[in-house]
Amino acid sequence: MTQAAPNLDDLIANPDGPLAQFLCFSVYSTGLAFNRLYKPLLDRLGLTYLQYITLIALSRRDDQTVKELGEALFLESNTLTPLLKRLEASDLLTRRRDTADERVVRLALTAQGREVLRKARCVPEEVLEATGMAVEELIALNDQLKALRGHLQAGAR
Amino acid sequence: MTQAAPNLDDLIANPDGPLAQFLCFSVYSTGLAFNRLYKPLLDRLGLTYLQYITLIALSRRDDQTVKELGEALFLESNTLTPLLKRLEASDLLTRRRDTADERVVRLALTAQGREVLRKARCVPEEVLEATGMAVEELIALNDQLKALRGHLQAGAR
DNA sequence: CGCATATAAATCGCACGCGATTTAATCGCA
DNA sequence: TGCGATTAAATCGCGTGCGATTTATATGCG
Repeated sequence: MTQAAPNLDDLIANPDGPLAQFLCFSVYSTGLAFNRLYKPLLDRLGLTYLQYITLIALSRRDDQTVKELGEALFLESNTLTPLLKRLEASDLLTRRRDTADERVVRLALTAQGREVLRKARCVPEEVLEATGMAVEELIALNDQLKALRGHLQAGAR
Repeated sequence: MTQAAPNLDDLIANPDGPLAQFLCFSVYSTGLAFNRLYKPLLDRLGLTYLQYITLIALSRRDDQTVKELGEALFLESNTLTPLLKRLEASDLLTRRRDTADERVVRLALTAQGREVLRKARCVPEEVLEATGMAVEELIALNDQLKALRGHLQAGAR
């Protein structure tokens, strides 16, 4: 640890300071690192990370709408529609117009979609090991990030 | 807080549990939230978030190579080359082959690049406010994320 | 009913990220 | 010196993310 600890000056008064002191960059680059860790694990199943979390989200409840899925994933139809079409083409889910409201598309996992998720059951444990951190620490980190995300969403409005 | 606190079972034995309990997802979605917060601030300068952190990284030292920049940003030439060409086309930086080693491309901000960064000086403070968290908390979170990123990189190898 | 408004999803264009490969230049070692 | 191995950057294809717009349907209010 030759690097000085970040302080208020680094974060506020010194915007051109080391990149490492930008929280946004730590979030960004940790996201890249997670993606790189997941990639080989999910390649075995033919899934991307987004496809993986989409299947998990759908496994929690049948007949979710695109809008509901988007609220769970923090994404909108411009991202989800192409993704869902690819997953439908792979026979992992079905997309059906709601008969009561033809604007709505309802999503459901296929048997094959559930089968892929079953094969993916070992993934979280493998990822957990790779974090190399204590579970309590991960839980605390998770909670802090959720709080931060909430603030950022409020601030972006 | 109606939601039960996540525990070890949720994280390990219950991989199909609520998305919110996946740390990777919190990192992912917080990254999306940061991007959405930055977008209107950086649109004023005609920059994307990646372009913004690239200029900051280059402002720290002149004549960095693409490889060195990649190590700072955790990215490789397949991502950086098109990005750098766009920034060069916007006259924000220059790309020159190293005369001593023609394989290497050296990068330097132009006067206009430094000018854009100068205009961006207020951005970190605006973002900091939007986080709605105490500076000490942000620093702790930053440190934890950097540690996590380090573990993930080691685990992905 | 009739028509403006609102809503859900889809479409389009562009900028990332990245695996895989290619091109060009340098290195290493007999 | 020569030549295979290594390295730096570029290229290519594909899957996200997202702002902006479009299409189709439903709602609300006179």
